[in-house]
Amino acid sequence: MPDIDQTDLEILRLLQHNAELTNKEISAKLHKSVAAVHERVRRLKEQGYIKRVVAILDRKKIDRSLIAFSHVLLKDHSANTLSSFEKEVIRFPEVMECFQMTGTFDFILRIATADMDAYHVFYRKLATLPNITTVQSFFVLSETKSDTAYPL
Amino acid sequence: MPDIDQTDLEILRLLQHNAELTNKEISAKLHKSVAAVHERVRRLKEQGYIKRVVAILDRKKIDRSLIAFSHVLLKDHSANTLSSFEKEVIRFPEVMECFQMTGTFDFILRIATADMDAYHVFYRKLATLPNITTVQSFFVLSETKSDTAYPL
DNA sequence: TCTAATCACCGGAAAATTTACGGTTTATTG
DNA sequence: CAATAAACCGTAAATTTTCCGGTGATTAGA
Repeated sequence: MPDIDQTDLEILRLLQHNAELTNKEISAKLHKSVAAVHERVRRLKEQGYIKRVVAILDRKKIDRSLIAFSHVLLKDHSANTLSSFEKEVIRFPEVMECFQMTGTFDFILRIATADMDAYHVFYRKLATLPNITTVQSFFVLSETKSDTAYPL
Repeated sequence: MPDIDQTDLEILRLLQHNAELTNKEISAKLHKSVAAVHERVRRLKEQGYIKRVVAILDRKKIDRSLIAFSHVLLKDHSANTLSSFEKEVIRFPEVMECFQMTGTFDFILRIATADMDAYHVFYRKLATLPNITTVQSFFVLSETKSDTAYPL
């Protein structure tokens, strides 16, 4: 597995925070030519280090003021129960993320809705899924830090 | 307030999933001119609907195989205790996100590390912060869904 | 050691995209 | 219903991306 060097890491660092940087701007920071940077970025995408490039929206401006974490406990842990829960839960548009977890509950969901009413609607939809024992909901009071970039 | 129409929503929808789309590609999908799309995207950025454009990395390829959620309970909830905890916790590179929460604990942290050893190192650093009562750690077994895009 | 192969790099040119601009249509408003 | 503003369009200029041939450094094998 051909590894990546310090220059690649620096490119990833930059693009994680601002993918609108031009190759010219990057090349200036790294003291390399535009062509060299271009080839490296191309490779980092091709090899899958960069999965995709996305726009991050201001969620309050698009009416997603409420974020909740929901802890879900299932009745049992048969392959069937687990996979059918997963298949159903990813269909809910309110579910931004879903992780199967170790510990005292089975899944953590991150839910984004307009407000508590909308969360309530979601909650009742979720609770109708089969094999769910409990759903515990926790609500975000304030966002202290929210980062998509890994330190490198 | 919503000086944003259906066309703008469609643009946001597209760019949330792939911000590498050219204005030409977008204009083809929306049956508008390149110039019209360009002006709308410019406005959506200027007005803050699009906060930023970032590269999403494959965390396993950059050695962040372990994701944990840590629930933190503080000793008290004085303004001082809260704000000094927040100020300290955002400095840890392992902390990708930090939310103050309602409920039986005060903060949820999302932690990304290479492995359990690295999490342990983080845990011991975190535990030395003043005014922390308990830290409960939950580990991700598998990622069922992970999305940065809000449905619009 | 020498030679061949590979790799990252470079500058420059071609292709494509972004950005700026003037003018037209469409929508809003007094 | 005229005046004004807003959204749109095509074109052209500026900039960026992408392609290409060639150079020097590094490595592997003869």
